Amino acid sequence: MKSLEAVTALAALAQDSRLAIFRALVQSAPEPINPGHLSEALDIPKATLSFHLKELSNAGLISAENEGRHKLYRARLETMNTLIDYLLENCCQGTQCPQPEKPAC
Amino acid sequence: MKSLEAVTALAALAQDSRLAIFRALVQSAPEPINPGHLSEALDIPKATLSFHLKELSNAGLISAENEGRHKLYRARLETMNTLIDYLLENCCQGTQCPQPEKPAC
DNA sequence: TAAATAGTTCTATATATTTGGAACTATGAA
DNA sequence: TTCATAGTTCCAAATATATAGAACTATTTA
Repeated sequence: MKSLEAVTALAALAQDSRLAIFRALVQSAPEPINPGHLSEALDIPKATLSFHLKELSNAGLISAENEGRHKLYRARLETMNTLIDYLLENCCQGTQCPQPEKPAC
Repeated sequence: MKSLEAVTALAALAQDSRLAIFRALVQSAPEPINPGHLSEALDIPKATLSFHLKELSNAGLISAENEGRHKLYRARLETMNTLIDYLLENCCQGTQCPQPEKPAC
């Protein structure tokens, strides 16, 4: 992963509505959620939601699939795991970390 | 962890210089690095660096200690681990994830 | 076909962030 | 003391981001 990709992903997550959207998709994974449901559940106007979904898609954190007039959004957990690896790359000079190992997803 | 804390931490990391600073501190952990070294190594003017270090400190991602006229900065890995837990909380409805488990730090 | 529904794009406004020179503070060295 | 060094704070300009109404596109239902 390159720095620009990581910054893009982190910036996508660094906003209240988008963080809520992403976490909702993580929790429902691998089941998708459509914009209508997210708009209602999170109380975000649809134009605003659409903007945020695009940001998350651009960052590779979610994917979209068309199903008739609905759209299905899913969390892309691989990207999240790649990001975490990048953030903690070669942590503690490669020696034993002072933190207990934690499972990601 | 609350949404606001997570957004603050993510926003702190969502910037090129700050991401580089944080990763350098993660890699040197638990050894600290001082601003002078970071300024030179990453080629960031000291006023700009100071601004970024403050953002990372505010977010709880790094800590500072005074040593004479130097300052010692360290990564706070606990915060990073808490953030990761928050992002992936209750992933996949608590069932087996499709991703292999990855160690955080 | 016409009407309803789901989502996206367009747009202008409002808000927040990044930048780095210059001035400032505090410590250590001569 | 006086000078040098390490860092921080102040500031104003440049840049980027978030917001949501209205208009648009595409699909389903009547």
